[in-house]
Amino acid sequence: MPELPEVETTLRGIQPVLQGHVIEEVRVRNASLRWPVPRTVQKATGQHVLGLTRRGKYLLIECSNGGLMCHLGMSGSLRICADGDPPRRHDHFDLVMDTGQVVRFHDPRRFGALLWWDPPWQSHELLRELGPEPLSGAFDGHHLWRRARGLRGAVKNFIMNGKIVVGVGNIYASEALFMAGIHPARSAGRISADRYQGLAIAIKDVLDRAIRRGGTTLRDFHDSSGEPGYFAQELLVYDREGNACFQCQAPIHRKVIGQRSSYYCPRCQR
DNA sequence: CCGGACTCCTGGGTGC
DNA sequence: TGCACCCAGGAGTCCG
Repeated sequence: MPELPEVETTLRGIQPVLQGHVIEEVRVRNASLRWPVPRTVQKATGQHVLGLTRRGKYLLIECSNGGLMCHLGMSGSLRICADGDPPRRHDHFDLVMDTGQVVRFHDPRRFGALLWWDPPWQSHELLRELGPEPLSGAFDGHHLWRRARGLRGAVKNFIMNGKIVVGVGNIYASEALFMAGIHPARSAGRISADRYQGLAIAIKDVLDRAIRRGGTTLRDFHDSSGEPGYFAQELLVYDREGNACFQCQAPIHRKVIGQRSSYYCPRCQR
């Protein structure tokens, strides 16, 4: 479920509960997530949380001796609750704070993760080779154009590849490509520098607006307070197969690219 | 190196 | 109601 805006929304929600407080207990109810939750996560016990960072779709909870790394996968969410609130089905771990507040991880599909990193987090093998943050100055059209030289795969897969740029998932890839007028199946290496400039701007714009709306709730995304995100109302193509393009009225198409549904306007996107 | 297929899971929706 | 089937917001891994 969650792409960059949903992870960022989650981070902002749990930040005040964690930052500056002590993790009293890391209570793992079900360690069988994407990777088995390692015993090393107990290094967080008794530690002050210095701050929270997001790197792509990974949430980093920084302590003085390292930190926790959490990924929400397809169906994960973090909710704030009180110690003593009975866990529901699929509530796999809790971060119990000294304040009595709890950050609780819920994930039916268990594609999410909880890991420990030793400092510096930048050298963790899951993070080391990640591309730039899309909302940073390090990301622009020139970066995309340069990295696309010689590539023949679909541009949609290209921008969803975390080694190229992080945080762009299936929804926002479709949206940004529509905004830039680029067909999702076009070869990444056969797009001009100018069009990549437009695509980079579209990616920044759609992610920024989605964050301001609290993310996209299609089925089950909820923020740390249990609130849905409101960006679904602003989606231009995603999940709109057969509906009229807002620009030209032609029906929106759906096509599977890289084993994922892609939505686009066959007239506006080339 | 690149690209595509497969994989890990559960649950919701649909059609018969 | 039951059941089979399809689909789902991620992304590491493997294979050609």
